[in-house]
Amino acid sequence: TDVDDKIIKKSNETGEACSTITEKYIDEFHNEMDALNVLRPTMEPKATEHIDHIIGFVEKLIEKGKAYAVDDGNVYFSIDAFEHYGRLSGRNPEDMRAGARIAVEEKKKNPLDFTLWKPAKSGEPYWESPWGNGRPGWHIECSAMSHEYLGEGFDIHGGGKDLIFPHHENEIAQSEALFGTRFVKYWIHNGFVDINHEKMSKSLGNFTMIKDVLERYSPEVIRLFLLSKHYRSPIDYSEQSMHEVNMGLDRIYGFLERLENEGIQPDASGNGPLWQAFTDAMNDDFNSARALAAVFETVKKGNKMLDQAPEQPDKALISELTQVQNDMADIAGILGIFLETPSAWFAAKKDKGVADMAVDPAIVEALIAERTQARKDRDFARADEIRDQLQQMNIVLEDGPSGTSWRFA
RNA sequence: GGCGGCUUGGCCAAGGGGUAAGGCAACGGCCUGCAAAGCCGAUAUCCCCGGUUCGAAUCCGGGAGCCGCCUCCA
Repeated sequence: TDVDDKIIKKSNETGEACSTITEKYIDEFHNEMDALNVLRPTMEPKATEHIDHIIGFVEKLIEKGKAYAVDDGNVYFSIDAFEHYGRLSGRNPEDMRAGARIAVEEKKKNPLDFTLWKPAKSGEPYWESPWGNGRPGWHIECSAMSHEYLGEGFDIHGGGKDLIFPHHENEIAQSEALFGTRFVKYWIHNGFVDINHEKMSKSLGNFTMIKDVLERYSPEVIRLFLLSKHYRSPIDYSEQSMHEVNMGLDRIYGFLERLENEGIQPDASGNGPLWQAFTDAMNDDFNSARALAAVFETVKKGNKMLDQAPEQPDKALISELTQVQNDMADIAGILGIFLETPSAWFAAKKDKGVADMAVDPAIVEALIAERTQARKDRDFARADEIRDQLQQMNIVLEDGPSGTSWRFA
């Protein structure tokens, strides 16, 4: 929706048009989703561009006796006219009426009836309608727009857990009351991101914005963090979790780097057992945590194979590892993690470390060269001294067959 | 008060009747001049009580703790 009380309030305060305000936030949203590597939706309909369809929807509900207009310009949905009301959220309208904490609005037939169209107060934007100047209620926007683009029913509807009641319940009521067919086959309700075991909220002042997290961690780390727990469960954001996930991703990239160094590249030879395990997990209600476990198991197994591989790996080993590469590449494309080349990944990390720690790479390289010479001369005291010195700069050395590389811890 | 969910090793987290995946951290070992990386190894009876069952973390009942939704708005 791009018209609601908060937007209107802000518009009245700042003098900016509602559309100016919503465009600003829509842009911000797009920027952050793009940064997180979230694909853009095919359609992103706005409520204000579908008012005619919404009005038509409401008119038809009234015709069918599922809704009623009140003389003050309000139109309400009559929940008593929809027998399945409460099915999704497991609520019983009778109980809710009994437990209602609010003063009953006597214009409603049932206190749980909700607004389809509301009259405009002075200073509010409005559209003309058969019930006077006003604007749509929130729930009807979704029923009307989904109908326009997806038809009378569709397969999957997503949303946060908090929207189950009343929003999704109301969408079902509106659409099924009008069309008499099943509205949605599968509901995908995601849990929230908590922060340090508390709900993020303005009153607690514990908001963390995506853009701030992006300054500290790669988008892939954020994605891996979100995938590490089942989507339905709440997930707790903390520095420690992010750090752990970050380390785990390095482990994956480290393995991919080893494969690359062995000249193992993805090809057209098809998928292996990892792919099977991955798809099994994902097909089980998007069990991303289990899918990732399969990835890590393969990393461990692959590392072992590489450890034990002879100088000249045989064809069978190469073919097995190539299959792993194929699986990893396909999984990367689906999860949106380890999409970069390992060298680019580690180079970016190094750049960030250089910037954060204000380190001069030339000095590091010079020290490493000196250490290499010292090691050749078997002057291990000097070599270790240099390594300790670099460690002070948060730099870790790795001596490999092809020389010494460095990274930030 | 109503409805729903959660409680698994130091931390994070799968599993959901047949004897506990995975990640991070720590520890021991291999490798290494020593390290790092990698590998190997050991580490949990699943909040408590009771029940069903040949068998329960998984089912049922009770209890404790935590979380979300339940006016308007979205």
